[in-house]
Amino acid sequence: MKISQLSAASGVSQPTIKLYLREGLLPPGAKTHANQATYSEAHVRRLGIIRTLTQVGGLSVASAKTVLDAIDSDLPLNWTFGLAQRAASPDVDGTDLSDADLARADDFLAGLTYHDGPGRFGVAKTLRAMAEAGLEADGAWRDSYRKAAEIIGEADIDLIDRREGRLAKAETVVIGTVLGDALLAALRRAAQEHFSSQRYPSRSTETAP
Amino acid sequence: MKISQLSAASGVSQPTIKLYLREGLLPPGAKTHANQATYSEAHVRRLGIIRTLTQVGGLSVASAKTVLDAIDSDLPLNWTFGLAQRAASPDVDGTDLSDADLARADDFLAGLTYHDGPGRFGVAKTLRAMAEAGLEADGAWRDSYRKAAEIIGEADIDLIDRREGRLAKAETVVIGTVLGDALLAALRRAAQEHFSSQRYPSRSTETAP
DNA sequence: GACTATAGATAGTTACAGTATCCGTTATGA
DNA sequence: TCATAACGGATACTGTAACTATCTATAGTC
Repeated sequence: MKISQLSAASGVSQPTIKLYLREGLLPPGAKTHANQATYSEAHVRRLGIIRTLTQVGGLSVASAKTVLDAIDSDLPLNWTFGLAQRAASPDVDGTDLSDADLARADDFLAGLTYHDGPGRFGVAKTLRAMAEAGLEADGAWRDSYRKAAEIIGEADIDLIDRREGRLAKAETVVIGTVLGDALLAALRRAAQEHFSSQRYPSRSTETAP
Repeated sequence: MKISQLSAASGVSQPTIKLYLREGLLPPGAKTHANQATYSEAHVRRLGIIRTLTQVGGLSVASAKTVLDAIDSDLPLNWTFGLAQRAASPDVDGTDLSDADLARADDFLAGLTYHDGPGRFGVAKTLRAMAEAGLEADGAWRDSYRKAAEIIGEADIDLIDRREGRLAKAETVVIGTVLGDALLAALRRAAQEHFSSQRYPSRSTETAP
């Protein structure tokens, strides 16, 4: 398969494929000559994953590369998990978080063991932003969110457990981490519509432009 | 309050404040002369919301303006909801979705009434991406996600119900829609860490760089 | 043997968010 | 009062990220 066919098969333009080759997201094709190479079905599949991560998951090309490298490597699964989480949650580090911010997060996370990482820091950062924006979340709302997160987190780990082999697990970790966020956000919108239209029946016909 | 004080009080640089004034995200100050104006505490608060939407919520300046306009307007709350959902979920429309894509989404959403909108379309788009990426989600995982989404969606609507007055409701809708996604993603990471470390105790010490 | 396609390099484009500079005017304080 | 600083507003610039276009020499094809 030549680059033109790879482009046609994947729906990605030739210059963009060359970009991904340059950046190392896509492995080079098998060289037949100094300036000729052939590509395989694996390249088509890889391009699909790249587009998924960047278009649906919103990852930058650089983040996508980090995550793809983690799939290919033989790092322990834990690391892959951490890398995927980090790639999918940009600029979440502990700096600029006060003790009070972290205490608020730890309070919210009651019942969950936590570690320094995107989870704890992200919760702290978001709760602080909510407080600053004047949205105080009451106990019932918080309990619902924590309960929902527990259900999801366990389901995610179960799903990975059910996979056979390191590669399958790693791919599930990466795709699941990135697309799970998108799916959850979309499901949340659907659920909001559902309960909103139950209580305010006009919503089903009145829709924003 | 002059622009320098507004800048100091909000932590936003003067040129950026001028940018938001130009783009209409921030209402102009009260003119005292042809080239003098004073700003109020409301401007500080407004700047906080703008930064929250753009920095934490990841909204573009243009999307943030749409959403802020919805808060200020006297549109029905339903519309504000739809606008906020749309702003927080970029390029989610029904085009390029096949009947099969929608059927898969509707199957997933079983039990929830759904309408055309970011929820249904986003679910369809994400599930298609998962299928293309070779991540088939089994029934247990799907049930968990739907259950979690129901809990969250209902909690969101309850929270809005408890607010008094249109403005408070509208602000809750907007902030909640945008920051709720971020909070949920962070909680999900924390929960994943929790269950992951329960099953693979090494995770607590082995962390990706 | 004319013509297209190729790999690889280099340069250009677009979109966006933020920054810097300039202008004439207004405020301030020694 | 008058020099200096700050102002509002307009314009232009910077940086970044993701593509996209063009070029060159070579290889495959009809």
